[in-house]
Amino acid sequence: MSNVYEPREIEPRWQARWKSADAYRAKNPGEPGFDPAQKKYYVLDMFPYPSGSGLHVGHALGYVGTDIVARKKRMDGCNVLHPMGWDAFGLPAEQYAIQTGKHPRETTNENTQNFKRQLELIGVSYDWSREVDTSDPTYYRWTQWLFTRLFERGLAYRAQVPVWWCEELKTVLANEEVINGRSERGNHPCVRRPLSQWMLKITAYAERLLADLDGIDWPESIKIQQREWIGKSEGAEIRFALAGHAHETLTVFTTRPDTLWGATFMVVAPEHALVAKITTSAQRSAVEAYVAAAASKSELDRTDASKTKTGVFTGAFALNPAFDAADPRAKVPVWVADYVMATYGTGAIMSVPGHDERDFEFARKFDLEVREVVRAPSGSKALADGACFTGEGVAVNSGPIDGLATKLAKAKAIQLLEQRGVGKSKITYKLRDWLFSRQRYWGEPFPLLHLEDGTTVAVPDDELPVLLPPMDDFKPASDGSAPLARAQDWVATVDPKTKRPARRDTDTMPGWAGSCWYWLRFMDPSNAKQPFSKEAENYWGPVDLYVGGAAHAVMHLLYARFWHKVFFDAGIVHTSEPFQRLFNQGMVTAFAYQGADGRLVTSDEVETKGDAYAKRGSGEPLTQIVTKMAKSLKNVVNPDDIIAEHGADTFRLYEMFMGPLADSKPWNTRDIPGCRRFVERVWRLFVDTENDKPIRAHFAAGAADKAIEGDTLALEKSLARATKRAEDSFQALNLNTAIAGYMTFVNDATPLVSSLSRSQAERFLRLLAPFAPHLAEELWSRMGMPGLIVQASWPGADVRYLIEDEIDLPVQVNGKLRATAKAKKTANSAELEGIAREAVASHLAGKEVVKTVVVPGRLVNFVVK
RNA sequence: GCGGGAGUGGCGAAAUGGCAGACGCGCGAGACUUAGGAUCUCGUGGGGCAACCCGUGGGGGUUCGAGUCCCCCCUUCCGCACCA
Repeated sequence: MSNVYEPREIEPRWQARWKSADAYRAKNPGEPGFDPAQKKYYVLDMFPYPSGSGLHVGHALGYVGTDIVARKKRMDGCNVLHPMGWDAFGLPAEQYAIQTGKHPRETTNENTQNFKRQLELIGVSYDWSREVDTSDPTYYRWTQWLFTRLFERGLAYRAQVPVWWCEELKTVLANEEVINGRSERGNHPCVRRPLSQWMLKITAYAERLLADLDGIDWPESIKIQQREWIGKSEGAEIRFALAGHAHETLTVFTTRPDTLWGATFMVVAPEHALVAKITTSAQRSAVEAYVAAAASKSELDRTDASKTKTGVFTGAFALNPAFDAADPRAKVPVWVADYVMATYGTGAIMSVPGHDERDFEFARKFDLEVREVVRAPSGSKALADGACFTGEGVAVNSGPIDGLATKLAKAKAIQLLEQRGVGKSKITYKLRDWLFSRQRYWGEPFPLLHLEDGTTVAVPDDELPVLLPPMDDFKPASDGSAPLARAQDWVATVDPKTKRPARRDTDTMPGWAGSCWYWLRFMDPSNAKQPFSKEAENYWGPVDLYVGGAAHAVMHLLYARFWHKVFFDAGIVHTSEPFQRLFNQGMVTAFAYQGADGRLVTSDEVETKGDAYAKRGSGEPLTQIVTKMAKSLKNVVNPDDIIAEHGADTFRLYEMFMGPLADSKPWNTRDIPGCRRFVERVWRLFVDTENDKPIRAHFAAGAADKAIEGDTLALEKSLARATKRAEDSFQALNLNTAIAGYMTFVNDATPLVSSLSRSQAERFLRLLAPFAPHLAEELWSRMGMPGLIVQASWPGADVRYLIEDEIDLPVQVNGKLRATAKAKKTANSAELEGIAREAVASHLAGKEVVKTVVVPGRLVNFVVK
C-alpha cells in the first residue's frame, strides 16, 4: 500500500469494490432486503443522447451534483433511486450514424459504452442494474404499448395539416423543434407543407398542463416558458356577416370584445379560405399576387415584427354586428395581410386601430379610420396624443356598453353577442397538437396496422414489440417518404384478429417518445409483463429531484408532463405530475480569446503573459472572453483528461467548487490545482507520510479517543461549523460553500492534527464522502472503520458546538465599523453597550450620542452628532 | 419590443438587512531544499502606506445600519417575439 496519494490506484480499486458490494442498488418493495421504514428519494438526471463526441465537463456538472445529493440522501437513511440510461433513438443518433456510415444500432452501442465508461470514471453512484436504452426492443416495446393507450383514448390521430418540413434534414419537425423558421437541431431552414401525419392531442390537456404548474416546485422561468408556450387567451369569437355573401360569415377571435364598436376594418391571413371567395374581380390580381408573395416568403421574414406592415384590400365588406345594418359604421372593409397568422385563433381579426398597436400601424399606413372606444385614464397616452391606447379604461362611443370599465364592458359585450347569436365567449391557446410522426428509420415503429377496409387498428399488446426491420440502407428518402416503406416484407403482414392482409404503418416516433416515460421504467426496469408495476410506481413516484439543463423547457418537459397526465387518467400512475422538483444546472462556459478585431483565436494558440494573453508566435495581444464550449474554438474540456491527471475526486470537487450548481460559470483548468491541493492536504492529515505509515497512529483502530477540551474542543467547533455549512448547502445546491467549509476545517486541523480525535477524523471523512468518495473510502478503510463509508450515516452537527461563548463584537459609530471588542455571547444589552462604549471611546469623545442600537449577539452602533 | 436571470478584487466566488471580499486560483516575499512547477509560513480591493479616506454597474430613496429592500437608468446572458 502506497502512502503517497495515488488516485489512479485508489479510485479503480474502490469502484470495483463498490460494484462487487452492489453498494448503490436500490431495492423495490417486495425485494429481499427492502426496508419499508426507509423514506424513498428519487433523484434523476435528464438522460443523455449518447453522442459520438462523449461527455464534456458541462454534462458532468449535473451528474456530479445529483450524485452528491444521492450519496447524501443514502447517508441520511433514504432508499435512493438514482438511475441512468440512454435516450438513444432520434435524429442525432441517426445523423451520427449516417456521417460515420455505420448502422445506428452499432454506433449507439459504441457511444453508450463510451458514456458509461466516462460516468464510471467519475465515480457516480448509479444503480446500473436499472440502465435502460430507449432503442432496445425490451424498452420500446413498452413505448409502443403506452402509445397504444393514447391511441385507444383517441389522443393519436392522423391528419393532413400544414407541418414543418426541413429539406436539409429530410424530415418533418414538431412546432417545438422549429425556432424562427429554422430547425432547433442544426439550424436549417424549414418550410410549412401540408402533409398527412400522426398527431397527438396535447391541446386536450392544455388547461391542465397550465393549471398544474402551480403545484410543482420548478424554477419560475421554466414555468413562465411553459405558460407562454401554452399561451392561453380568454376572449370571444365573433361572427361578421359579409356584404353580398349571404352564406358566408367571417369569424374572428378577440381578447377585447369590448372594442367591437371600434372595429373599423377586418384582416384575414393570406391562407384564409375565404380570401378566394370574397375577393372582388377588381382586386383579384392584386390579392392573388399578395397571397403568392406571402406563400413564398420564409417564415423568418413573415414573422419579423419589426418590418412595416403590408396588405391588400379584397374589395369585400363585412358587417360589424355592433351596429344596425343601416348604420354607416357597420360596413367595414376586409383586407388581406400577413401580420395575421393563419394558425392562431380563426386566422382572421377585427381591427381596432384605436386600441391595438398593430392595427393602428396598419390603419395609419393605409389611411383607415381610427375610432376611440376606450377612454384612457387621465395621465396615460391616448388617441388625442397621436398614440394608440391598449390599456384598460372606460368604454365610449360604444352604445350599450358606454361608461363601463373594460372588465365589465367585456362581459357585457359577450352577453350582447350571445343574445343576438353572433358570438360567444372563447378561450384560445397557442399550443398546437403535437406532430408525432417522422419519416425516418431510427425510431420506434408505430404499432399500427392499416387494414384493407381503410381502417387503422393497434397491434395487439401481446404482439409487441413491433421490431424495426433490419435495413442496410436506412437513409431518409429524398422525397420525404418513409424508409420503412422500402422494407416491403416487413410492411406486408396479417391482421392477427381477422387473419386478413394488412400493411404496417411505416412512420416512426420522434426522438422525444422514449423520454416521455423513462423515469417510470427506471422504477421497474426489467419487468417483462408491464412497462412498470403498480407497486413500484406507487412507491417511487413522483421523481423528487430532476436535474438538467434549461434547454428542454418546452419540449421534453412539456411532452413528459402530457404523457404522464394521460397515464394518470388511464390509472397507470398515481400522481398527475411526474417531477415534483425541477432544478436547472447552469451552463459550463469556457474562456475564449479574441484579437483587437474581434476575431476568435483557438485556445491552443494562446499563451499567458502574466495577467495578459497573447497569440503564440505573433505576440498579438488578446482579450479573454467567456463563450460556450465549441469544437471550433478548441476549448471543449473532456473529463477523461482531467481525471487522468488529477483523479475523479479532484474533478468532482472542482466541478462543484466552481460555484452554485444553478449558475453559469467558466471552466478554468488553471484553478483545478486548488482542489488537488485540498485532496492532498486531507491525505496528509490522515496518512503519516513522514514515517511512511498508512495512517496516523492516533487515528488507527483501537487508538484511545481524546477528550473534547483545549485544541480538540476548538476542532470540534470547527467541525460542527463545517457540518452545518454542508447541510445548508444541500438546500440551494450551492455545494461550493460546503467544500469551502471543509477546506476551512482542514486548514484548522492541519496544525493541530495531534489534537484531532479519531472520532472527529472519521466524522470528517463521512462529510467528505459524498463529494470525494474514493478518497473518503480509502482513508476510512485505513482507519479500520467497519463497512463501506458510502453506506455509513451522515454525522449531524452538534448544536452545542455551534454556539460560541465569546464573540467578536463589531462596534459601529454612525454605521461605520470603528472597533471590534470581545464579548460574552450571553452578555445583555447594557453590558454590551458598556463594552462597546469603551472600545470606541476615542470616537465618542466630545460627541453627543443621539441613539444607541444594540443587537445582542451581533453588534453595537452609536449614532452621534 | 416583452419576460426571466446576472453585474462584488487580476480570476472563480462568499456574505439570515449587521465586521464586504470567506474558500480557492493567480501574484509577491520568505523558509526548507542539490533542485522546485513539491511543501510550509506571511502578505495580497484601491489610495495615503501611519491613527484615515474611498470601495459591491450608475443615480436616487427607506433604515441607526444596504451587496442585500424600493424607484429610475446602463450593460450582459437566456427565453419569447405581429398570438389579435
